[in-house]
Amino acid sequence: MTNQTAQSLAEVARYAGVSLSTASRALNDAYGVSAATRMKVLAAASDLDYVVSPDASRLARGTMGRVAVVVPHIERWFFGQMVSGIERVLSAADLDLMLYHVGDAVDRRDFLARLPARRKVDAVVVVAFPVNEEDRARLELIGAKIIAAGGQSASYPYVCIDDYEAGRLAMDHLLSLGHRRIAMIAGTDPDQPGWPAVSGRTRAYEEALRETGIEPDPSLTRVVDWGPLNAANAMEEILDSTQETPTAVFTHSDELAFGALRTLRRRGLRVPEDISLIGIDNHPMAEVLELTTVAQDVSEQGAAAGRLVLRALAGEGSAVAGTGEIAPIKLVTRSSTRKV
Amino acid sequence: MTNQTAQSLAEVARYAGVSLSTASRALNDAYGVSAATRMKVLAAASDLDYVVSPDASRLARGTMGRVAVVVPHIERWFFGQMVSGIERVLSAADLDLMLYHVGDAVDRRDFLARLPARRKVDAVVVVAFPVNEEDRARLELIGAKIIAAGGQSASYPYVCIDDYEAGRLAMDHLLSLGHRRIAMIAGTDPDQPGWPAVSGRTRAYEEALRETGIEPDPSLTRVVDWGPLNAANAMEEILDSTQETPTAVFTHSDELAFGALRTLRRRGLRVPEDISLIGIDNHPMAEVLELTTVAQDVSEQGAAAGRLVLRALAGEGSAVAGTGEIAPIKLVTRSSTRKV
DNA sequence: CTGAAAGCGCTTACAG
DNA sequence: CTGAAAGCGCTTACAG
Repeated sequence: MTNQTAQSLAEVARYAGVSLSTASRALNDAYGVSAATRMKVLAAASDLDYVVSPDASRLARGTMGRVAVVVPHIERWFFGQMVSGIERVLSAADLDLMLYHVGDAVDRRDFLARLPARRKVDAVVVVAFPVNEEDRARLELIGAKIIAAGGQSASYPYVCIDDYEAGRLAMDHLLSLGHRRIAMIAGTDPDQPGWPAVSGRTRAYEEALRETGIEPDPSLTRVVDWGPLNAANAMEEILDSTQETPTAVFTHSDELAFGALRTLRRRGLRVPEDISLIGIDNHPMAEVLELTTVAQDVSEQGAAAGRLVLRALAGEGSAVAGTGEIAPIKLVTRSSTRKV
Repeated sequence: MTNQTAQSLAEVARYAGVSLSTASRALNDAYGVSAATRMKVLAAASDLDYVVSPDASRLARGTMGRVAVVVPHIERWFFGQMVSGIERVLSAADLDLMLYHVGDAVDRRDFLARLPARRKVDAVVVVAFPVNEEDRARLELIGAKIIAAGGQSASYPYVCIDDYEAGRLAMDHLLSLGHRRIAMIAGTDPDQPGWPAVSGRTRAYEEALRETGIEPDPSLTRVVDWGPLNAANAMEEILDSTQETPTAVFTHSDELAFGALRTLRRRGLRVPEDISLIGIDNHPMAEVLELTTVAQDVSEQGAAAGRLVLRALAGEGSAVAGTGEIAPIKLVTRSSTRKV
C-alpha cells in the first residue's frame, strides 16, 4: 500500500521491477508471463491505483471498444427504453457508449456532414434512423459496423417489430369484437423524411378493413406527429367531421391513445361503453389507464441490437447486412375495448 | 477531388506538399501559418476526406473533450429529460457524451469499484447520485471535474430544484383551497441509499400542515418506490386504512399522481369533485390528464448542468465546489384541484 | 511562416 | 518467460 498513484505503465513496471513490455503483457492477461511475475505486476498496479490510458492503448492497438448510439428524441419513452436496453448489453461487454442525439432534419444533416463519431467508435447503432443510398455512403465513412434498431435501415443488421403485424393484431382484435366503424390516429415523424410514407400500421388498418368488406373512410383517419396532445386534437377533428361516431379507435401508439382518451372523456364518451380504444406499445401508463394494447418490449429490442453489435464486432457473419430480427409482439387486452 | 481517403495527417501533408507540423497547425486553426498554406492543407484534408484520430490527438494533447454522464433509470421520464438537456449543450460545445447507467446498489458498487470512466473523460455529471465522503474519494480518482444534477451531492457544483419549496407550493395551494385532511404519497428510491431519508417534499408536507395547526396523520401518508403502480396501491391502502376519506392528495411526482388517480377512479371518487390531486413535475401526461402540478423544466436543468461542465472545463472559479443553481419551479393549476 | 524531432502512453513483433 | 525497440497518429516546443 502506498499513497502514490501511477499515471503510466512505466511507473508500474519500475515499481514491480520488470520491463514495460512485461508489465503490459501481465496486465492484458496475455500469456507468456510467469504467474509470479504477473502477480507482482498486478500487485503493483493495484498498489499504485493504476489504470491504462485508453487513448494510448487504443492508438497502439488500433481498436477502441466504443460504440455510438444515435437517437432522436432521447427524452421520449420509446427511445429511453431502447437506449437502456442497448446500454445493458454494451456495458456488460465492457464497451463504452457514446450518445449522439440526432433529432430533426437539421441535426441529421449536421450529423451526416460532420460525422462526429468518425474514428471514435467500432460500431454505431442508429435508432429509428432511415438511411437512403446517399446517406449510407456518408454513414459508412464513420468506418464502423452499423446496426439499425427500431426500423430497418437500408441493408444493415436490424431489430424491430413488424409494424404490419402489430397493426393487424390491433385491428383484428377490434374487428373480432364486432367493430366496423373504426377510426385511426396514425403517428408520423416529420423530422424523419426518409421513413416510409405509409407505415405498416396504416397498411394493416386498411387491409384489415378491406378484408372485412369495408372501404376505409378517410374522414375517420388522421396522421399526426407523435405526442398525446396531437392525438387529442385529431380525435376532436374526427369526432367533429363525422356524423356517425366511430365505435372504436386504433392509434399507432399508446401515447397517442392517451391523448385520444382525453378528448373522448371531455366529450362525455365513455371508454369502452361508448367507444373502444386500442394502442401499440404497452407504455407503463397503459396499465394505469387500463388501455388495451399491442405490447412490445422495447428495452429487449435494445438489448438485441446490443447483441448484434457484439456479433458484428466479433466479425461473425450472422451480423451481416440484411440480417434482421423481428421482435415479438402480443395483444394485451385490458378494459378499453369491448364488444360493440 | 479524389477517391482516396487519408487515414493520417502524414498523407494529408504529403498531398498538400507541406510538413506534418504545418499540416497539423493549419488544421488546428493555429496561428503561424500563412493563409495560402492553410488553404492548401484544408483543401487536401477535404479532398482526402480526412479527420484526425481523436485518440492520437488526445494522447498528444493531454485532454479529451469527453464527458461522462452517470444516470440511474435512463428509461424514466425525468432522466431522459435530464440527459437530453445535458446532451444539447455538450454537443453544441463539441464534447462527446459517454453514458453510464448506474441503476441499483450493485451497479453503484461496481461503478465505484471499477470506475469505468476513469482516464476517459474530462468531466462527469452524476445525476441523482448521492455521494458520501467515502464515495467521494473513489469518484475523484476518475480525475475529472464533477458536477451534480438533480440533487446536491457532497460539495460539487450542482443544479436541482428546491424540494422543500416545491412541496410547499403544492401544499400551500391545497391549504389555500381549504383542504385540511390531506394525504401524501411520497416517492423514494430504494437503490439510492445515500439519499436523505426524508426528502424536502415530505418536510414541506409536515411543516405546511403544522403551520396551519394540523398534526400530520401517519395513516394518511405512504412512502413508495417511484412508479405509478406503487402509488396506485398506496392510494388504496390509504383509502382502506382511514375512516374519513381525505379531501386532497399530494404526491411527490406526477407519475405517482397518475397511479393515485387510477385508484381514485376505480373507487368511484371523482377528481376534483370528491377529492383534489396535485403532483410535481409537469410530466407531459399531466396536461393530458388535467393534473394540477408544480412544474419544473428538467431538460433545462440538464442544460444548466451542461453549462456547469463547460465552466468547470474552462477552469472558471464559478464552477467551484458548492456552487449551486436552484432551478425555478411554478404552480400550474389545472382541473384536478378545487376548493373543498 | 515552416520543418525536424521529441514525446504522449501504450502494444507487439522481434530477439534472446 | 523477458526485454529493447519500433510504431500507433498526433502536437508542440525548438530552431531556423
